[in-house]
Amino acid sequence: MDMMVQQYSRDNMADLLRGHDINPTHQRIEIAFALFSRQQHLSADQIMAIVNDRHSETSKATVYNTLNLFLEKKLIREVIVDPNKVFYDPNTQLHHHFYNVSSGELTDIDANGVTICGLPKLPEGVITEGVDIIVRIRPGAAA
Amino acid sequence: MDMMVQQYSRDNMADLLRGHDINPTHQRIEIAFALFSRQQHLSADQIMAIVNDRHSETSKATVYNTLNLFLEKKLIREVIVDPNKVFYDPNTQLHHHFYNVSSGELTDIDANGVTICGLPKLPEGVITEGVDIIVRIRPGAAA
DNA sequence: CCCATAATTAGACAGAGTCCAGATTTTGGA
DNA sequence: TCCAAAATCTGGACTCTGTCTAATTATGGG
Repeated sequence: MDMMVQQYSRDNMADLLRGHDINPTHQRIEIAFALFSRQQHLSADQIMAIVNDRHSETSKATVYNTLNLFLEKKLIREVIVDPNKVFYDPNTQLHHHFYNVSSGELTDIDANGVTICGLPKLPEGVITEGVDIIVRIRPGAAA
Repeated sequence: MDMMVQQYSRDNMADLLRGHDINPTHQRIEIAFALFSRQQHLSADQIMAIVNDRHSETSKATVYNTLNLFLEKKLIREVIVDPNKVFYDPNTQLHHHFYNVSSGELTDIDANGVTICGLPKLPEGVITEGVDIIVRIRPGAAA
């Protein structure tokens, strides 16, 4: 499990990828490392900038392909709060988000201790894929 | 208040708009009518298709300008769940959503009776703009 | 009726993300 | 080791959503 990983390095990225049935290639390791070593919510273009800052070049197509592969294999999660771009989140534990609408900043809310009461029954023939709470915040007078 | 409106017609759209400090023009009335008469979640391109289906032509720029104006004046609300497009929601009452990730269908969840417990305190210097719950669902074996 | 202002328009533009066909790398036999 | 097949990566064209701009067209008060 992810919890066993003390410190994220390029070395244990390969194992992490293999553990999710993903063939660890150079580019995939770099992209995974960008996300996991920072533990931040990053957009595709931020990831591309990080990965291409150092030596190896990674194309836009590969960045998107890789992120979609990671999503499919449930290695990461996407957060949809900004109409302009998707954020990718290395934290797949159940959690929610504060979203600062004026700065665009995303902050995790641990789901431990958060409960939702009174949700209606699901429509027929569907199952829940996930429940997201997004608390939209903006700078303002503190009480 | 909106509750007074028994049936949405182009006629009462003008009053609705004026009530929100919006000058009622032809295009604005058509766009408001498209949303309110259907009480559905529509994307900008769906709205443009509806409005241009009948006689009058409305440009893309006007559709977007108008929707953004409606948002600003709090006549409608935006729902961000699909990475590709924003949905506009004529229901500004507090409510949440089911989002069918395979069909893209959005369904309202009345916020009455729904409570969230255990959310952490807000960070310093910010205020809440809104709290959204999105229940992502997809077709699947019913229990 | 006239004019200032508000609103609308077409089309160019920008940015996110996808697609494709060719090049490159990796892999596993023999 | 060598080779062919499979997997991966790439640039660039493309689509789509949404914005911008400069010019045109309503609109309403005097």
